[in-house]
Amino acid sequence: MTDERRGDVASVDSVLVALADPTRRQLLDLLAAQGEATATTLAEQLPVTRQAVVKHLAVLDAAGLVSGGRVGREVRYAVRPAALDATARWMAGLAADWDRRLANIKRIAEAAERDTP
Amino acid sequence: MTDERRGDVASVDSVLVALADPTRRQLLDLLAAQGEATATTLAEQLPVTRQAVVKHLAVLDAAGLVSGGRVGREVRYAVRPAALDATARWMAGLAADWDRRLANIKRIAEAAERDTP
DNA sequence: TGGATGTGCAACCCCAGAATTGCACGTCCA
DNA sequence: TGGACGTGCAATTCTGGGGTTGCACATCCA
Repeated sequence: MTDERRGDVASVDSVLVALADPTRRQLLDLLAAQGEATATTLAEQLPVTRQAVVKHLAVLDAAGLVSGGRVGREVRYAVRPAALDATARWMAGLAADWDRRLANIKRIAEAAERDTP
Repeated sequence: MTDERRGDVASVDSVLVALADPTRRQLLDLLAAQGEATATTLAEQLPVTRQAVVKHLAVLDAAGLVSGGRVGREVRYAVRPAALDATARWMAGLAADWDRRLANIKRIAEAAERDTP
């Protein structure tokens, strides 16, 4: 986690970087399927060490994609949809913007073609 | 480009990896703003070499985010919204799925609490 | 034709980050 | 209380990818 308050929607950048790694996406899948899980439990279901899982969870936490809470001697993590949803909206908006621009350029090109046939 | 046909929507993985790099996102912004551009032109607007831009464009092309066409001695690239849009939908679906699961888990937890008050 | 301009290819450097190992510290419970 | 279990921290290794340089090849145009 960075210095931002817990619960804030992290930047799009950190979410994209977090999602770019296949092991982290697998972790998210496992967490989504099980609701809650510890780093030790998750490591047993993956071909990596617990320490690797811990580091990945830290990245996911910094991106706001998961959050962990201590229960006794163990730390249970769960998935947080908000950051993912925000990034999805960002991407959809970007795609729409590209579409707009492309349509505009096409329109201008056709107008120019009419002027010089 | 890989061996997939031009125009195919590449896998979500390649799109996420492509978008994870800030320089590549900048390239996409420039391309979207200018409609069409060559690697040489783009390199002049960024603090990196043309070769670096070429490699980034190759990654973006493999992800289906841009496409390049030869015009005389130059290669002009343009943005392709389809892959981005598809990935946005994938993310939105995933976020919805997480929401569903979390709601379900909460429901079960409350039911269990009612049984043992 | 020859120079200017734009691409393509190959070798190389460098470092962030993915992963491991080893050990110390806190927590539960028989 | 002591052992088992879970976590935290630090040092280390090593590969992939971002970036560069240098040169060869293709294309335009005066």
